[in-house]
Amino acid sequence: MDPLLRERLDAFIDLRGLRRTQQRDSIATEVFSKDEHFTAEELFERVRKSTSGISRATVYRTLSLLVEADLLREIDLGEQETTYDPNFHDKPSHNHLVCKDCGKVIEFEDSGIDTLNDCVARRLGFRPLQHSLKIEASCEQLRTKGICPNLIQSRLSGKRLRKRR
Amino acid sequence: MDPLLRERLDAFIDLRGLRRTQQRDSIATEVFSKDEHFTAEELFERVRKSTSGISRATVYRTLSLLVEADLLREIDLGEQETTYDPNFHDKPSHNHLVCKDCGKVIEFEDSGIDTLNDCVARRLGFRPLQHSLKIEASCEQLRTKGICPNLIQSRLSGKRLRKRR
DNA sequence: CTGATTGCAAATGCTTTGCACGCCA
DNA sequence: TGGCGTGCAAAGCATTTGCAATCAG
Repeated sequence: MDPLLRERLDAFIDLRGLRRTQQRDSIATEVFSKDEHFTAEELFERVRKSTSGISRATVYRTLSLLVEADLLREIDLGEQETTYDPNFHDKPSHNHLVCKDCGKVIEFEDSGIDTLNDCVARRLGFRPLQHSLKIEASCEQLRTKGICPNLIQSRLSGKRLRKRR
Repeated sequence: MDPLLRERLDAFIDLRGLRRTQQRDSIATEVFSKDEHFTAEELFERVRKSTSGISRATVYRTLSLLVEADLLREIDLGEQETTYDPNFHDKPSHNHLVCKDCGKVIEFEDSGIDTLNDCVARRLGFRPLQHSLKIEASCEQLRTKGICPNLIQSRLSGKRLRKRR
């Protein structure tokens, strides 16, 4: 876990008069061990493998904690389960593009978007704090060549495609 | 209900071989009778007042139908209940700004944002289909003058503020 | 010590579903 | 008439919570 993240977490814990526990430590470590998005249940499975005896409830409670500390962010990918994104520390204002062909999620940063959001918000009389932008798109290669590299990739990696409501 | 909307709904019903029922009619009429966002439960209450004997299940089923027909859109305002936005027919690519001081939601359109999203998506090798942008912000007037016109307005109208997770 | 934290299981709350009846086409 | 649509209540599911035991500071 990035020392800067650890520091921020420690600061938050001190600020709120909370306590450092083995469970919180294991969970936080697992959360930031990959840059992949995950659900509470997925994280619970990961945590359970590395450390035994951590309950689902504690995973949920710790996730809320990390979100409140602004170290972790809930994002909306259109699923019913809440999805968490651990990459906002590295890329504080990144956006998401979701391919509707394969469900693949691509993160990207764009200073133009940041600037525009800032302007729009101010014009409306507000001070922007943060934004979330999701672009849904179809794969251009799949459309023109009939081949979607992401589709193949997602099949190979066995990822589930997005659920429909 | 806007005749254009009615037409689109009828077309969808025909296309899918569905049936026109009194319940679907009442619910669709209620959905598009205001431009306000709403939850399934809120709509159920509204429908129940205008027409008797419509069940919650039918409200849920009809909402899914309208979403599939792309006449209605689910939006993420950070609540746990799904929020529906009936205004995408009039403003196909509008965005949302949410004031964290009063919870007020402002809809706005911006062609600059549309263009930028389009460019970004194409640069990444995709064909953009739709986007959702939410800007969270604080009220500039509240910050500088200590008065938030929206806050007062929302108090007067008795609107509930946003729930915290 | 003392209050924060945890695990467990029960409870919650939104949404979906199975089934029998009713109604559109 | 043939199914699609509906109402009702039960079920599903993700998430939260009450409580007693445990642990950090």
